[in-house]
Amino acid sequence: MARNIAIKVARAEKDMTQKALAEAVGISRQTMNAIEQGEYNPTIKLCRSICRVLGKSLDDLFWEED
Amino acid sequence: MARNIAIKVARAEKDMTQKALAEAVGISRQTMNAIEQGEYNPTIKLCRSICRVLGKSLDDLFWEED
DNA sequence: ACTATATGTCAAATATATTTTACTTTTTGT
DNA sequence: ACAAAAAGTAAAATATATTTGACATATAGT
Repeated sequence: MARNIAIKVARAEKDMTQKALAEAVGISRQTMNAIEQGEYNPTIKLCRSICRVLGKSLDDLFWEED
Repeated sequence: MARNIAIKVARAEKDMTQKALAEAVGISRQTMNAIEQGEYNPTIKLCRSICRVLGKSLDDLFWEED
């Protein structure tokens, strides 16, 4: 899986730390980090949560070509 | 979770059965059915797979308000 | 250089998505 | 009405997402 740079950017736009975003969506900091690193695939429910907090769409943050 | 009517419609547009869609994305028929019934949340990877087969976006098939 | 905060990473434990098998109910076609 | 295919549902087993705790590295401020 590819690193998720879109989340990192959206997080920067909101001036949020990984920890802050993790807390806002109710997951651990390590999981948030792993998602950005592209180490495993979150559930759609979690993806929606992240989108809502960051004000982005699923396609913005989680689409991948191929 | 709400029933996913969008998948059902997109599937109808492609004239695909739950079984056919399940096979196309490499999951069991029961899992596909459960996803449409909204019984649990698939992983984003699986969502992307379903989107590709049905020619729809993540926002088309998996976004939910609130 | 020093301290604090943010990020990256790993291993073991836990929660939950997914499979498998099996059975029931709906729908569709003849 | 009948048969066949499609869809719905459930329980037990398996795969994998996620947590927890702990430690290492990087980055920013003084």
